[in-house]
Amino acid sequence: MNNPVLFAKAIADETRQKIMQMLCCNWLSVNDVVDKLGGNISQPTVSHHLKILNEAGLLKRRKEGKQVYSSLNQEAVVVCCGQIMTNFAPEMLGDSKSATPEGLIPQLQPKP
Amino acid sequence: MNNPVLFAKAIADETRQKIMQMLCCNWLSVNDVVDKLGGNISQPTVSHHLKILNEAGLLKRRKEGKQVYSSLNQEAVVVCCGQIMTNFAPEMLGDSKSATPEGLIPQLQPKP
DNA sequence: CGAACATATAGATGATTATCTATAAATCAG
DNA sequence: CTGATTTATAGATAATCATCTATATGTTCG
Repeated sequence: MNNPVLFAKAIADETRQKIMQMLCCNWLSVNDVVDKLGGNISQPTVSHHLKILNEAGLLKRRKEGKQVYSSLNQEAVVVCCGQIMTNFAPEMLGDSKSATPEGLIPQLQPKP
Repeated sequence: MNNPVLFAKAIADETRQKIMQMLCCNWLSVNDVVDKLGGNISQPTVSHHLKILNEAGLLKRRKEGKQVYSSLNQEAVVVCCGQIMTNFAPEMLGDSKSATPEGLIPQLQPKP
């Protein structure tokens, strides 16, 4: 699947966005996430959501003993948003075709 | 529904992203979009997709006689992406909490 | 008015998906 | 090795959703 669609599907869920929030500047184990979700969501469901986020390239993961820690890949978020803005807001960006944060985003200009 | 989730759901579909591409710097009628999609998608389905995009605030629309013309609201795309980056990539942005393009995005910095 | 055209709505259907329970697989403590 | 703990997988189910056909609504023109 094409990347902007994959990214959008990955973040198009309330629970997954909550999880992303938790993992934003933190490394948490799967059970940490389950606990932080407050008993509303089962461990297998959390595992499933983490898999979807991971397959979209949005997580950094590291196994440590029994636990698997995850953290949000913030750079991937910026790159995907950059791609979306390149595709769907070209008139609001500079002339660069790049989707990298360095190339794309600083050239943003207010609509004339 | 909360805005970043609504936005993500709206763009989380291949056909809708194709439609967004078409409407990106153009005003097209519903039937124009149907035609440009090459006979793969029926008029009611296109109407449905346009409704979803519109309800997410991503379209500008204007009725002109029998036809309803739509164009992509590029600024809304940038604002929504800015919101997503504020939520999910705070370490890659400056200190501003604003989600507006002017306030948020020019302060993007590469990860140290 | 009535026909033709453009769009929207209603209802049905098949596919995807979010969630659960049960269980397997992997790792560690004793 | 055994039992406890952590995560992943399998299978089921209900909800959501993309799509279609049929039809209604709205608009223009003769």
